Amino acid sequence: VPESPALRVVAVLLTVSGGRLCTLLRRASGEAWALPSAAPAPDEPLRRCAERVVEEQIAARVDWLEQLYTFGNRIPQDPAEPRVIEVSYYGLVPEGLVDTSQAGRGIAWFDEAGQPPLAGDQTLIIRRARSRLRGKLSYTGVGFELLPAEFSLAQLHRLYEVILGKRIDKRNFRHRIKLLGIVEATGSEASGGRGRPAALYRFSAEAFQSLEAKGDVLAF
Amino acid sequence: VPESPALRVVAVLLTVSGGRLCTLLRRASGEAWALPSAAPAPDEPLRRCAERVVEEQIAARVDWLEQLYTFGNRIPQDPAEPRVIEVSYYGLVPEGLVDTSQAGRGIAWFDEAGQPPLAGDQTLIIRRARSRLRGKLSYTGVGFELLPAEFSLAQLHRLYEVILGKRIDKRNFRHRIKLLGIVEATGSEASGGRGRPAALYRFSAEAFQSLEAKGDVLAF
DNA sequence: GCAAAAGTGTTAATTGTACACCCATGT
DNA sequence: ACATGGGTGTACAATTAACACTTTTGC
Repeated sequence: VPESPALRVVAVLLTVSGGRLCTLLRRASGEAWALPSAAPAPDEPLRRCAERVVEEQIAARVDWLEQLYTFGNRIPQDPAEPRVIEVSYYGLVPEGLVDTSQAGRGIAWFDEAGQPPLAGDQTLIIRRARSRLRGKLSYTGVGFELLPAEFSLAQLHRLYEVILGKRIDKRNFRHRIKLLGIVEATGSEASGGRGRPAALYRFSAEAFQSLEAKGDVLAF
Repeated sequence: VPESPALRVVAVLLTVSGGRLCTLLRRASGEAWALPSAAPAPDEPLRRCAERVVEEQIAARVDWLEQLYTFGNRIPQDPAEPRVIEVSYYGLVPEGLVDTSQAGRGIAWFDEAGQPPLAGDQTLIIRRARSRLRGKLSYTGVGFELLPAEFSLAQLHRLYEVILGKRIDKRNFRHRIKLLGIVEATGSEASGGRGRPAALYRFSAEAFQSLEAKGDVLAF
């Protein structure tokens, strides 16, 4: 009788940092990097397990987490080993919200180019997460999950350019966002930067919802 | 030590029949209806298992099958029973390609209203499959998977109306389809119907691909 | 000849796209 | 005063949306 397959819940955390879309990896055994993951407890819903992986292994909370895909194609060479089914979730994190600096934490952000070699399906999982985010960016409000609660329109603009990988005209972008009415000015301004201080906005989930109902969309 | 969870691969087959989007169910134990499903063999990729479910339990082949979602939230009341993780796939079938008529086959199509009560997450799985299809219809060529190799533009038109659940202007629809150039006339005509016979077309996958690359889309 | 379904163009409204300069701050 | 990044409007092109009648067949 074959053993039943081992189940793993894998978390792909994404952020935009330094103008690049990055993935969070964790130092696993020895030298190797890996996506954070865990086996769910027998009575633990998959999604809650994904949240737990993020809390325990990254010491962060994500506001947004969604199931990505289930991978189960890798059959182990050694037939004694049970096959691993990986249920993946992807989460979005504003830049700087995960503390990677502390020595010994063993976690770090990697952009696509700088990514170390990963075992099994993990490179595939990351590729799929990035492509899903790209897809969702234009017809949902996910982009805002990658920003802090208050942000400037310039930040939002850069975010869209980075994820979609193309230039978007600044004026058209701002017109669209304002026309849709999905952000509201907070009244405060960013301080400290080099140039003119930016007005800060917050995302209006209610306004976004009513747009979704109408089928309006922020395609660029 | 808790038992590891049981894995099931579940298939949601969809078709458009009689102006409604329908799901294929199978008579399971006794009176109850259920989605076709099976446990994957230890060395069997999940997708292949889904194909096997369709072949063995429905005696059909589907040209199009895609992973839908993995459900694992239902914790059994009896803690001795292992939890079931359901990896679902959804497939599209042209009307009439599955033979449900033979006595004793125990399979039948159900539209959303006529659906019998189903155990566990199955109603949820079906809802998700329908909504995914709706979402994909506008930016991919999946709609054509629900039609036979040769079809009329009127059939295609009705298909879009049924799945999206709204009227689409006939002339605008036909203009768009012809403008995009994703169908080519076969030269033959439908026979037998009541009114004027319809010209038949086939889907041009090549033309569709080149549109996808440009980001053009058949949104209605 | 009539019912039933297929087929066909034009116009107005909306939406998307291209484009260049001034403004407020830190150094 | 200059370098840096933030902020603003308009005109043209492209796309979408609204709209009614003719054609071909089976009965």
